[in-house]
Amino acid sequence: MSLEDLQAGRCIAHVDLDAFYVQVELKQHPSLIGKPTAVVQYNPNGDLSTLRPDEERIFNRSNGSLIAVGYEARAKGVKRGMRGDEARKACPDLNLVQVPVAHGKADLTLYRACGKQVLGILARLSIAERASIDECYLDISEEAKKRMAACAGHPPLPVNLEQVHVCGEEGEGAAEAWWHRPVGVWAPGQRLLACGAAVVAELRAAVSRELGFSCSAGIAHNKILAKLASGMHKPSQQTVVTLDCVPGLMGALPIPKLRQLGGKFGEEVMAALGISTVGELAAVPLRRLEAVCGQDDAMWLHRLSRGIDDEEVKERQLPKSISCGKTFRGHTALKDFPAVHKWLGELASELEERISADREENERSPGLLTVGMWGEGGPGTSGGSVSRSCPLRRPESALMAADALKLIKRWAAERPGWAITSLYMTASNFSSAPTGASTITRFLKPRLGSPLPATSAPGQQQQPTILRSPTPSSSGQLVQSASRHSKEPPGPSMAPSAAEQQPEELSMQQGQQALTADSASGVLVAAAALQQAPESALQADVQPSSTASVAAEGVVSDGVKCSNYGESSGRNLGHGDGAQVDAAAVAGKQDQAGCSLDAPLLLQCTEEEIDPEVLAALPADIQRELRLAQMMARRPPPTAAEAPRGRPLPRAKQSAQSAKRARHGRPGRGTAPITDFYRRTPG
DNA sequence: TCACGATACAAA
DNA sequence: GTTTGTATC
Ligand SMILES: Nc1ccn([C@H]2C[C@H](O)[C@@H](COP(=O)(O)OP(=O)(O)OP(=O)(O)O)O2)c(=O)n1
Ligand SMILES: [Mg+2]
Repeated sequence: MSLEDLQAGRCIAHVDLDAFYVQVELKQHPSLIGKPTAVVQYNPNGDLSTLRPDEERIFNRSNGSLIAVGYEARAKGVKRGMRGDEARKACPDLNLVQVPVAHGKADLTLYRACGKQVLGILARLSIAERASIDECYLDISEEAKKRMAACAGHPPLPVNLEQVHVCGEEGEGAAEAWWHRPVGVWAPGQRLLACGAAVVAELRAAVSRELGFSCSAGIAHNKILAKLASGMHKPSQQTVVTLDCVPGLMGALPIPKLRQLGGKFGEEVMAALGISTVGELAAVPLRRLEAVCGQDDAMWLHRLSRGIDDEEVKERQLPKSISCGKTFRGHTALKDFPAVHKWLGELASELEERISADREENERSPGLLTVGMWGEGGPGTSGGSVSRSCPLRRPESALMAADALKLIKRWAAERPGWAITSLYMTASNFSSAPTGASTITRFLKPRLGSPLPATSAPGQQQQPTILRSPTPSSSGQLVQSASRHSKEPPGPSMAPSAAEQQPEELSMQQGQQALTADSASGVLVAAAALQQAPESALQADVQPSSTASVAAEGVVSDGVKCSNYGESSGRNLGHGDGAQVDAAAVAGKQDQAGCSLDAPLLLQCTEEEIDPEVLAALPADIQRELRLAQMMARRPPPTAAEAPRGRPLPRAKQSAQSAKRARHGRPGRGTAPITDFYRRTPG
């Protein structure tokens, strides 16, 4: 692939709905169409009464925070994040629609559903990556190339041309004139983007016609520029950013305007280099960038400052996790267990509803439950955040809430005067939850509940769970990697990870009391899991030693006893900041492995769960696969590797890694000669 | 190179 | 304020 291909070979679109929640609410409340409107979220605190999506929710005197602002209100200076009172000062006739409320918290179901409808249309011609509830990226290179091949050098005019802009060609009729340029002056990349713009104009028209939503879009050769472009003309417009307009566009652009540079990393880079614009960044020699941040980040910045970005559009329309949370600020902070349990119950029941609906729609189910919180200790104790994960076998609210309460109790136990300021629960690690009758899962004892009746879900191919692991899923929604969680059978999943990574306040969990409790509960739950007992791991409690002793007699999997499960449970043995691997912990891990810890997903179906007669009756290759899988499950864990730590440098959280994976070229190759990059065109 | 859990950061 | 994705160690 040539350099031209890398920099100008793709056509990427970023599509962003205009004032999305407001548009959704205008559909619900047509009387507000054309009027200044915003969507507010107020914290109902103790009030559990609901506000349904289909009822009237106009509360013009609300003092809640604005989370979406319509364009009429923006024109009056109303901004996101304002409170109702402040917003009315700027716009006295502002209409406010309250977000639906269920389980005593904001309920975003309506917006998720609308976002999904939009994505369904936008993904008709290409792969699509859901970037947020109202944004996506499309890689329309192939569709654009088709049209380019058919256009005889003259890219087709987009529909709704008055909504179309070309960066650097400002003014009335400028876009049309650009399209009508003579054949000879078009660069190939420009034709590609022009054809892509015609595609995007049609997609936007379809969204408008079929759903009544307006959106804006950017069309460029990569994600970063497409995202930048989509924000250039709003609402209900689209903008093409060609390669040649990059210097003029980005030279004076503030660094924080670029995706991934809007936070601490961007701040640190600007401070370290004493710069503030992308043009200044492009003038910094690569060596100096490397001295200021890591080599990968330096290269990523170097290329980005020239408008180069190879990150691919991922094919993924579904969220990878489902989470819900709630904050309890100031005097509403939770200070007793009944209150905590009540809210965990509310969160868990919302989670259950959403997991259930997601399973019906998408034929998948989550394998990992994470519960977390932010809190403040009493006087003399520390606060901070804590989270713990465990296998999620049966997503039932009572179980999940009970699981979650264990974390809170442990955390609170040594913090007299504790107060919780936020709680959240997340379900993740999805895998397919087949509904058909023709899969191998018929032969297994039920784990996730009884199979659903066979129904088809358009666009989401399914594979029998047990056969899935070597095959990539069609659009990245299902886990492809080895295991959905490592605690299989589930252990005391609230146990600490490597103690040296934990804040001081968690260190008690290394102590004898926690160890004993963990050990007992690990056995307890291991036994329960093999019998499909309802517990999930977080339920392992510190109290019922009698129950534990019942199980202690010998939970065996593959002939390996799991009774010391708790001794290593939750420790991070793989690597880390010089974590010491002690022999006992390794032994414990191997025991867990014997219980199929670290097993690829397909191995979660251990022989214990398959009727031996049925196993014998299975096709030979399936039998082989199962046995191979179990063998791999017994691999010992890797030993810890010391990783020397350098001095702290600014670190990008994401993008440099993406760039690395995309295998871009080396410094100097493919980048324009340099310090005067932004002088090619006056900025 | 991977896997994993807990955490941090960035964004809508 | 309520989410979601992706990074590090
Ligand atoms: N901090 C934020 C930002 C956004 N949103 C929600 C409400 C928005 O309507 C939706 C989309 O976010 P955008 O940033 O795309 O903003 P809008 O779509 O509202 O406006 P724009 O027309 O600028 O895209 O996500 C939110 O809940 N909290
Ligand atoms: Mg938007």
